Parts: sequence; structure tokens; C-alpha cells
Amino acid sequence: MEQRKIVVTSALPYANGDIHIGHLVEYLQTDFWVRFQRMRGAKVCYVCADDTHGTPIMIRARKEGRAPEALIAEMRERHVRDFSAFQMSFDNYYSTNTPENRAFCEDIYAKLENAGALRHENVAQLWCPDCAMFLPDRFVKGTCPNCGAAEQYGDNCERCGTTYSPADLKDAHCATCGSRALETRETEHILFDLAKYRDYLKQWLPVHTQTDVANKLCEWFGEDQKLLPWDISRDAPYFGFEIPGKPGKYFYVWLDAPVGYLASLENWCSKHGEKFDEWWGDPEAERYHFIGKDIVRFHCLFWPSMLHAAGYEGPTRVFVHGFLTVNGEKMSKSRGTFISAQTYLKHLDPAALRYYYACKINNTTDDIDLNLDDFAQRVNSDLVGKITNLASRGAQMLGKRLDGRIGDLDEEGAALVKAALSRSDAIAALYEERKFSQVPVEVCRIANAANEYFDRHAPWKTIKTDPEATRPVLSAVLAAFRAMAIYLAPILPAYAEKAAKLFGESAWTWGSLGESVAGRTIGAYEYLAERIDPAAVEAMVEDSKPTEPPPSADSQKNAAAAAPANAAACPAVKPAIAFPAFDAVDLRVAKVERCTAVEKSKKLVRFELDCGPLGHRTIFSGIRSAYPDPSVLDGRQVVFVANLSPREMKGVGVSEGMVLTAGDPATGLAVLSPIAPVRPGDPAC
RNA sequence: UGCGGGGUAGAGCAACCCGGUAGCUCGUCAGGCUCAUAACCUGGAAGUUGGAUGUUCAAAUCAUCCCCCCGCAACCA
Repeated sequence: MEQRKIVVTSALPYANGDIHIGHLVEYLQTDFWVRFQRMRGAKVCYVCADDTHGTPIMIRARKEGRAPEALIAEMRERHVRDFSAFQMSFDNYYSTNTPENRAFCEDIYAKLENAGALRHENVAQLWCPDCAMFLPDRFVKGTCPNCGAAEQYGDNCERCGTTYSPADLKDAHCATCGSRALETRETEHILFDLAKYRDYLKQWLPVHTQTDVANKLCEWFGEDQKLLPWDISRDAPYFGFEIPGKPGKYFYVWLDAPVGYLASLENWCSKHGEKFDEWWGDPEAERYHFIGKDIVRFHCLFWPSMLHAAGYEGPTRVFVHGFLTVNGEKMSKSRGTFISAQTYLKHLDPAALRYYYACKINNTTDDIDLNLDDFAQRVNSDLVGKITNLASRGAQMLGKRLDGRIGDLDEEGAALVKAALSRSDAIAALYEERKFSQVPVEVCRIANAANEYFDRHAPWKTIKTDPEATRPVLSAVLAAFRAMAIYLAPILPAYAEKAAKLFGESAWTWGSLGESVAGRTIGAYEYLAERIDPAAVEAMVEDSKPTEPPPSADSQKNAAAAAPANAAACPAVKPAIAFPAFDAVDLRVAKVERCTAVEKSKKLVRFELDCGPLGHRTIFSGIRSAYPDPSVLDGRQVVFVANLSPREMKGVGVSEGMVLTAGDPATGLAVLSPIAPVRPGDPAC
């Protein structure tokens, strides 16, 4: 068989944040697969890059008072640092803000235009005069036209779920500067006519993705015109590539991001005397994208149809994986489970995470859970206690008493080693199919057999009576260990390298399994893996918790400072009412028993209130942005509307009233509280 | 609300497509060993496979309904 030629990619991390353990689920599994393919002798080019364009980058750079190029350069450095610490083996790590990427974008754009795949339409969009820019939906906030929830994003309401366009929002304002003087302006947009490729996608999907992904995406092929044209242009100011012949128009970041795979590959080719067309243009070569299920539609709808329309080869397969949960829940900053690569590295060995992820990751789109207790246990028992300890026992005994020379095997030992080697094809198949979680299972099975064998022959006894008779036993255990270390090499490259050194070898390939080590003298034993101290895990979690004081205090200060400048944004006084209308509102004081974040919601907190004689009440309030850690309100007294009709909050429960707050959510908001404690249930007026 | 995925011993998973005594790892309990990173070996306890109907000689496995969990739902990277 001819040597396989494989291009592999991981999704491009956005240059707006550091790498965290959630990202690593993807990068590490790609690395496992890539390293496996290299060991099998395939010619692999594993490319990735920073995703550098778009509005969030532009705005952040502006806020930090520097050029976006400076921001993305710094982020790239940080990403590269984190990746190399986790032993990622990219062949090329590039950037989307490069000449190669611009050239590919322009080429594809021209070919799409030629193919009649593009439409030019006028689109009405909100414009912020203060920022002098068009506002993407997520950069507009306002009151939901359906349910009246305040501070909703411009695309849909998180409280009632209604979707709408930003122009439908009441009280629409710019999420960046708070300006309410938004205008609607018409502007030309360029759209990719996705519906034209409906038939192509329909047959493409089942062959190139997992079945559950294909099923999910079939939703988009319903009768109700779901394949709307995809808007690929953005107006200036925008950080990205200007569209040729369209001054002031830029390629949308999601257009140029996947093109970045091609750019990175091209860059690698030019540095290594390779030809791009022999990798991406060759139908015999293979191309695989590893992605998370959040970006499926970009990689399985837009990307393949775009490549097809432009006459490029498409990916061979898109491998979709699930998300990471920690201790069964979404990663959370306040719980300390939003762990950055840097924080992890401060406390723990990257190999431990590589091993544990391997134990969990398979080829489905299910989420995987990093259970921190299980993590420490698993690494300590399996990797250290069961597997590594074999080398430690065997190598030290052989080194101390038998000159470290590996000898011939006895019959039972030969059977043990043969059984270990016989799993080679099965384990290779597991890697190939990305069923990584089964690899440690297989290896542990071998380790169990080796431990039993070791125990049965009690070499620690025979070494005292008949050392030479012990040699075959230790040799068999070490040979079995060597096979295990080779099997684990794609997952634990640093470990495998040290283990290979023990046997006087350098880099192992899959073919190394067939080589005999009889007659070799092993090197000095050094620790291959450290046990995880549960205290280190705890310290890492503590270290990940936010340390700054509750932002509510900050935002109050900011609000005060911003007040004069924002005077125009202050809402007008409502029409006058008579006293009875005011008196109809029954305001009471309550003591907060507990205030907690509502898990399913980004905005809601749940107040458990002690209302004195009025009893206990539960009230939901959309103030999470001002109180990311709502527990700071525990024990405080608050004022609430006691006679507001209870309201069913979708999916979270019934809210029995409304807690009063003051301030503008955009600039700072605080819960109202009596200046001195009063009795819960007392009226306020 | 729609769609996709899932619910199997204390924890994490396998078996489900192609029905046939429910399996693995960790933990737990009892015993052993002492070479090794307090590790390893032997044995035990623990599951009416989310619930209910149905098909069948036989259902974790097939069908229907219900409950619960997670995710996605289009210009937000």
C-alpha cells in the first residue's frame, strides 16, 4: 500500500482569550491521532493557526488602546506557549492574518463570484454614530419586544426565547458604548447562496460526518427555506481582509477562518519544499478536520459547499466531538472549574491530563466529563500504580542485581509478551477510529496480566536464592511494559521517550513492537510519571476562582464616573400618576436567605427571601451581569414588590414578585437595600 | 416549542445496530505479599439496565408512550 498522506486540522482558537482545558479536549485528541498516524508511517501535516479577525478583536484592541495586530501577536505567543507545554505536535501553527490567507480568500471569492454563488443585497442594519460602526446583533442590547425583559441581545431574548432582529428591540442601545442614538442604515452585503448547494450537501453530509451530526444537520434541509443565504461581508470598520473591488467591505471572520487551514498548509509547504496541490488538491490525499459540535454548521454546511463551489477539494471527513464538563457541570469561573492551560500547568503535569482525556474521549459527539476526583484516582491507580510501577519494579531489580541485562524468556513469560503484542492490530484500529478511551483499557488489561505474572513468580524471593532464574521473569515484565509504553506513545509522548531511553532506544514507531530487546542492557531507571497529589488539584481549583472583589462595586464606581458623559442616555420621566396608582404597589422588605445563579440562564439569579410574617418567597431577577457571584447578597435586606402577580419563568420556576434595583444595566446596577436593618415583611414606601 | 444526543452497581464507561445467564476500570469490604512511586496479588458485597405497555420461548438490546438530563436552534469566534 502506498504511504498515506494526511492533512489534519484542529479548529483555530480565537485570538481573544487564553487556551483552557475545554479547548484541550480537541487539541489533545487531534494530537493523539496525528502522533499515531506518524508512528504508523503515514506522511502527516498537522496544521492550525490563530483566528485573528472580527469585531470582538477590533473592539478589545480599541479598548486597550493598541493596534489589533499587537493584540493578536501577543495572543499567538500565549497560545503557542500553552500548546507546546501540552506537547502538541503541530507541523505548522500559523495565523489567519497572513498574506497566504488573504490570497486564498481572494481566490475563493473570485471563483465563487464566477460560479454565480454570490448575491449582493442591500440590508438594513443598526449603526452606532458614537462608535462609527455597524453593530452585529450581539453588539446591540435592549428590551425584548415580546416579554419586556431588559438588556437582551439583538438576536433573541434569553427570557422568553423569542427571536427578532435588533431593530425590533425597544430601547435599543450599543452594547459597547451604551449610546441610544442608533440609526438604521442600508448597506450592501455579499451573501453566499447556500440553497444552491442543497443537493450537494445532502449527499455530502452522510459520507463525511458522523451519523448523528448528519441527522442534526438535516434539519436545515426542511421545506421552510432553512438554507438562507450566508452573509460573508462586513462593513468598515472591521479587522479583517478588505474584499477586492469593494472598498469598505470586509470578509466576515468566519469566511476567512477555515480558509486559514489552507493558508497554514500552504505556508508549511513553502517552508518544506512541498506542493500544496499534492496535499489539498490530490484526491488520493486525506484531509480531516477535528472540531467541536458548536461550529458544525460552519464546517459541515458553509465550508464544504464553499470549497465545492470554488472548485477546491473538500475535507475527507469532519470529526465532531462534544464539550467538556467539569465535575458534571459546565465549566464555571466561580466554582473554579474554568481552568486555563496556564493554571493547570502551574499545579499539575500535562501528561496526566493527556492520559485522562484519552480515557474519556471516543468518536462520538457526547460531552466528556472531567471528574477531578476520578482524574487523580485514575492517573494514580492505572498509569502510575499499575503500568509504570511494573517498569519501576522490573528495571530496578534487574539493574541492582543482574547488571541490567535483559535475557531470554521462559515459556510463560514469552506467552505474556506474545499476548501483549497480539493486541497491536486491535489497538491500532482503536486509534484509527478515534476510540481513544479503549486504548488505556487494553493497556491496563496487559498490565494486569503482567502484574499477576510478576506476583506468581515472586522474583523478590528468587533473586535472593537464584538470581539467574529471576532474569527471565524480569525480562518478560519489561518486554510487556515496553509494548504498553509503545501503545501509549501517541497519548504520552514524553513518557514514551523516557521509557524508550530506558531500553536504549530513541523514538518508537509502531514497527518497534516487533523488535526483540533480548540481550540489551537497560539504562538507569528514572521516574516516568508522578502521582497526582489531590491537594494540587484542589489548589488548582482555588487558583482558578476569581480573586477580584465582586464587580458590582466596580460597576457602581464606573457608573458614577460615566454618569455625566452619559447624561443623554438617562430615560425621560414617565407621565404623572395619582397617589392611588402608586399606593397600589405593595413594597416590602425581605432578608435574603440565599441568592444563587440560575444554571440554565446567563442573566438570572434566584432570590430565596425571608419575608417575615409574609412567609418565604422565591424571586428571579435578571441581574447576573452586575452580580456574577450572587452569594454576596446572602444575608442582605432588599426591597421587593409583594403584590406583583407571580410569573412562570420558562424552565426555571415561578417568580413571586420583583426585587428592586437601581441604575442602568449597561453602566452599572445595584440592588436597593434599607440603610439600616428593619424587620422582614415591613412595608416600604 | 422544534430537533439531536443520552439515562446500565457509589463513580466513570462497555454490551444495544445483528434479542439468549449484565461486563470492565476505579472505589468499597475481607485476606495475602513486601521487589516497587503506601504499590501489587487473591476473594467477596453491591445493578428488578429511568418508568410503563407491547412483540417474542426469551428484551439492557426491537416497537409505542411517558419522565428526567445535556446540547443546538443561523450573521455571537
